[in-house]
Amino acid sequence: MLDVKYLRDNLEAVEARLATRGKDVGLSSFKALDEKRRALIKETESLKEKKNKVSEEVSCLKKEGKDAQAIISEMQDVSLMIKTLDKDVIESDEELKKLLLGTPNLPHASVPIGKDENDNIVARVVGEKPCFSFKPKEHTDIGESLGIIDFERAGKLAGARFSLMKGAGALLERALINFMLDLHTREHGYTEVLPPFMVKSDCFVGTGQLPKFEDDIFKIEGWDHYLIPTAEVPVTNIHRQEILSEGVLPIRYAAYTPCFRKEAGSYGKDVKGLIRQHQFNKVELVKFTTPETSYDELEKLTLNAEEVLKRLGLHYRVVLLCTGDTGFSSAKTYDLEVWLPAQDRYREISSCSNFEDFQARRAEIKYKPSHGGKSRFVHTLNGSGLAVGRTIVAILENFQQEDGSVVIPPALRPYTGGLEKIEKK
RNA sequence: GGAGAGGUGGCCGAGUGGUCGAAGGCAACUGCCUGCUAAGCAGUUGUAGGGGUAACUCUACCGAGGGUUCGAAUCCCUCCUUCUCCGCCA
Repeated sequence: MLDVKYLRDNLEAVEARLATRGKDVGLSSFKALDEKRRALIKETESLKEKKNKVSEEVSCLKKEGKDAQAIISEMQDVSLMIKTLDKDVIESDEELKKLLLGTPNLPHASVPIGKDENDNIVARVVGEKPCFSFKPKEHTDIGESLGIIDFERAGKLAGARFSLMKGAGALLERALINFMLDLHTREHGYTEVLPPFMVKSDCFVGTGQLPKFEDDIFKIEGWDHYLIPTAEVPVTNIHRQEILSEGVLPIRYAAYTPCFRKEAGSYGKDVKGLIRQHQFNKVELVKFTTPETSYDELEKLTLNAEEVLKRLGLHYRVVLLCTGDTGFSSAKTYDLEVWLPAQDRYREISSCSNFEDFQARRAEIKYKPSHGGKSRFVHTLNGSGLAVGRTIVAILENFQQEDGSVVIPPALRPYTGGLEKIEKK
């Protein structure tokens, strides 16, 4: 959510900057709404002032044993007026809030202007594409022929866009989760958290999935809960409506969770395989920082996520998203894209963003500066470190052998009980 | 799921309809005093939103949301949450 005062003072500049996201931001009604709201507040508050003063008078009169009936009946009318005006204030408050909650974040000055993913900028390329003496197979073929992924039975259980991992496949998934968590907690200074996988709607408003993107997430019938589409939601909201002391910042959390997404509107896209699922595992990194340090922390967070790919020996590139491709809540986003030889292309495997105070304002997360002064909103950041299912895709495709087996990256072997290779039985 | 007891400012804790934004204590800060890592005295110390160049001023907030009333931290209703006991389970 953007700051109302800032918006009031810089409306044109904000509209121009948001326009670079390529969608109509619809702030045209802001000025009138804001003015209406303030006028209503002024009106009710002066009536309330009167009410308070007269109530005191009543109290005095009664103490003196005098009759107060005349002003009491006058106040009955005033109270009624206040009641109706209060409703108007609440209504215009809500209208304004609705507008603000539906307005995306301002892209940071360093974000390139562009329309879609074609305008993104490759920040760096790490490693090299592997060479194959044979035609590399897709992960679906590899997984099925090794008997470690069963899409057919997954379909029987849950339908399309679900998977059933078996044997070494399930082991690989578990090994990756543990490997990633250990790396981030032991070497990168993150604290592991294991949050609820379904949380209340307030949390989703806090991080920006609601009210605008309700169609993308699963609601629990009869409850106020939704299944989390990413650990970002519960983990960022850990400190919702809190005032932290500056000394505890930056806070770094790493969380493994499954993620649940409807993937509405992606019919026909990535229908096969592990790339796009209704349920997938992810290790997420979340940070709370001061405004002054958040962009340094974004660079570090991105490097922390990259380290997973480096240790696994996977070739990837880092892409700075342009204004048109940057997510609703984010001010700046780097995507990590891993190389998939069978698809002959790079695929997103992590997305690392700085939300500045956009989420903090929605979720009311503040900190008290060490050297005194008013409390300020923290900056929140997060990034996948990494999406586990897509990491399996990358491992299967990049480390497949001509005989159909797949070599497990050495960094992962402590987590697979020493298993070095997945072979057909 | 059943029964009961609570939720007040940074913390402890008073307050059952009328100067209560809230006694008292603790903690913190400021000044004075004091020759010694202390004590004493005085003062300050919440958040949000209006109005004003500003000093300042107004409004709201005692778990959340409604209601009663001229007036509510105080009365009524709903919900959330914490604790204790019982039941049930992993």
